[in-house]
Amino acid sequence: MGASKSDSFSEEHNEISTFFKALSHPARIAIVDYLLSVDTCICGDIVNELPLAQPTISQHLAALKNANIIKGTIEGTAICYCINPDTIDKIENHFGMIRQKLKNKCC
Amino acid sequence: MGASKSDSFSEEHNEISTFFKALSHPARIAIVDYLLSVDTCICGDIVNELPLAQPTISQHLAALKNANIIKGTIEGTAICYCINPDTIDKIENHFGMIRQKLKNKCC
DNA sequence: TTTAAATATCGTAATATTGCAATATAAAAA
DNA sequence: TTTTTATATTGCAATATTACGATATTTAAA
Repeated sequence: MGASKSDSFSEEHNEISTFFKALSHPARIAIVDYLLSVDTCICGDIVNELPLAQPTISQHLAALKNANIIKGTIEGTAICYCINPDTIDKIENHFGMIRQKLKNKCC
Repeated sequence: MGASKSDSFSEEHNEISTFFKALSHPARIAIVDYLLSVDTCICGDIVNELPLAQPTISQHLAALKNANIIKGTIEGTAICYCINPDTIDKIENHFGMIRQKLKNKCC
C-alpha cells in the first residue's frame, strides 16, 4: 500500500484535509502570503518572489488552484491570481467548529 | 531533488505549513474530530474508531503530536489524548491575519 | 509572420508519505 | 513471575510529492 485510503473517510473529512494539504508546503504558504501582501491581484512576477524554478512554482500554483485556495484569470500573456475568500471562509468555519467543541472540554 | 527546500523559506512559513501538513490527511482530521466529539480526553479506543490498523493510527497520532496539534499523557497502559488549544489558537490567528488582509482587496 | 514573454506540461530523479505485518515495549492484572 | 492490554517501533512495499531542465503552448508585440 501507500496510497491514502480516502474511500474510508467521510466526504467532509476528505474535503477539509484537501484544503490543508494545499497549504502544507512553505512555498504555497509564501505564495498565499505574497498574494495577500499586495492590494490587487497579482499578474505575473510570482516567479521572481520565490527561490524556486518557474515550473515548480507553476506546479504549486496549480495545487492551490485545484484546492480552490486561489483563482486565476488569464490577462494577456500573464495570469492574474487572487485568494478565493470562499475557501478561506470554509476553513475558518471548520476552526470555528473546533473552537466551539473545545469550549466544553477540560484539558 | 524531491525534498522540500525548507531552508529557503521563513521560519513562520515553515511553522504554519507544518501545522497544515499535520492536518492534511483525512485520518488525522477524523482523529481530531473524534477527540472533539467527546467531553473528556480519550484514553485508548481511538483504534476502534477508524478503519486503519493499529500501527497506522499510532503513526498518525505521532504526526499530530509532533506538530503539537494534540497532547498525550500516559495513564497506566493507555495514553490519554487531547487537542492542544494553543496550536488551534495559532492556526486561527493565522487565518485572522489572512482575513484582515483580504479586507483591503478587490477580487 | 517572426519574435518575445508568460505560463504550462513532460519526463525524470530524489525524497516523503501511507499502510500494515511482525515485533518490541511497558505497565497493570492475575 | 506470567499474562494481558495498550501503544510504539521496525521493515518494507506501494504510492505521492517535490524540484527542475527541456519543451510546448499561448498571446502580445514588433
